[in-house]
Amino acid sequence: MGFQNISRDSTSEIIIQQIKRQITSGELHPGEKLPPERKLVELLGVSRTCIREAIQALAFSGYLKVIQGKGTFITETAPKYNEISKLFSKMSGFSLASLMEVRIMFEGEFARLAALRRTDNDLTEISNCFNEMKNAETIRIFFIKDLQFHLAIARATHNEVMNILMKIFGELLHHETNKILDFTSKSQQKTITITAKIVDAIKKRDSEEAKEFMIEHLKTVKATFGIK
Amino acid sequence: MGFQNISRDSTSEIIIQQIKRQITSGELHPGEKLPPERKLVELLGVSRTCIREAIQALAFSGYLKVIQGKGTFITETAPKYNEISKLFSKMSGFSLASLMEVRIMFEGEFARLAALRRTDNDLTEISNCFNEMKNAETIRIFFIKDLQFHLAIARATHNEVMNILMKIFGELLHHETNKILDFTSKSQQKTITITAKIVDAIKKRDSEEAKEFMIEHLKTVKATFGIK
DNA sequence: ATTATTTCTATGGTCTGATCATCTTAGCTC
DNA sequence: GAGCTAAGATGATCAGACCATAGAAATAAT
Repeated sequence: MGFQNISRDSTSEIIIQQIKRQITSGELHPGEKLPPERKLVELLGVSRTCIREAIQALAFSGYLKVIQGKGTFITETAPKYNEISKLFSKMSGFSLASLMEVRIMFEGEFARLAALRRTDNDLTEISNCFNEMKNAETIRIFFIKDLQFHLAIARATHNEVMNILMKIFGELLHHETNKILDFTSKSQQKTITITAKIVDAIKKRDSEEAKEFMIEHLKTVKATFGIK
Repeated sequence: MGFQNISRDSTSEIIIQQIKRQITSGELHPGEKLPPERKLVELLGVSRTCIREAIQALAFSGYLKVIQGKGTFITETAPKYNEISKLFSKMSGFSLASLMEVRIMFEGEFARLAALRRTDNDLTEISNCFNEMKNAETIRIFFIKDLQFHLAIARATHNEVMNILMKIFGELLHHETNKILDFTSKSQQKTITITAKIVDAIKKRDSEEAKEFMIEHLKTVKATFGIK
């Protein structure tokens, strides 16, 4: 009663947070030199060991660049991709409802852009995926083909960021999808019907219709997950 | 002639790569315990200092979880980080045009949802950020406050995935924004004017207006980047 | 004998001080 | 002034000590 779990961060963790905060608040700006390690010892009142551990961690994540003999500097560039993928992987622990909400939001837009920008080649790939979906012999294969279908649409936007986002969300949602083994053949038929409409809209280059059907489709998927 | 720049990686960097490789190859699997630090000293023939620096870096990046008194463990999500990280690094760098297109798509929707779901507390935070923006003394601070404003809006959606996505895009766009030092006070004034409209719309809970102004705002930003 | 307490051991966390490696700068030589 | 040299600054590595925490083993209490 009334007691809380006391989990003190380690000294290096505190230093990491402190430096990160100073970077994001603008106290330390890109290109600027950090005080030398021995100076930080005085300033922070901790051992060089902890300071070095913090600096190494931030350097590995791309916030700092350390040069022997010169010093440690705030990087000009954004943090390396491993820092960003760390953020992404946090998403794997998030609620399915949040993930699906975001997915509906962006895939509707993907479908719209795909309808506007698709080449003939894109259309062929999308159609092929759809056909393989229809002919899938097991639920598992059906889901895989469905994912490939969505990836093909993302490619057809010709926006590299959207392409990657779709891959990542596919990855994140894949194992969730696999849990649904009571996916009925009725649901499967429904998915095929609406997917056909999406393909058709993209073919006709009717962007609004493509978006509309995609959103309708994903809302069905969401319902299948049992999300209100 | 014929000589190449010899840039030896630091010892901790080598250890980092070695552990990462073992995770990727499956020699070390999620949940498994790493040998204790003192044991690694023997195994690798280096000092504990370097080993600890490597472990701290990997822990900060989310590959390892360190528990005092128990040991160091591979996180369950470590392999997934690697996958996503690889996806990113395949891209030589996203084009600004792609990033901005996705950002406009996202943030319009974020603003819409924020208007619908914001609590009074959210509104306070958003307004505070806006005020700090207005009072910013340098361009750099202005951009930082602007970013914090957008993060506050993402928080107000109460969707954890959107929250993270905004953080990611903030990181990705941060250094681009920093390049624009010829940001005129006229542009700054324009940003403030339209941001005020966004705050107002969120306050009134007018979701469509919030979205509309946000998109208008971001299109201005896009233009500032010199993207057609 | 079972349970509660204490002690020990394993393991990560922190500190100190020394020495090495690399880069920059000041000073010296010509 | 150009080029070389020595000194200083700064990060890299090492060795060894001691602290803090978690879990296991040993011991004491019932």
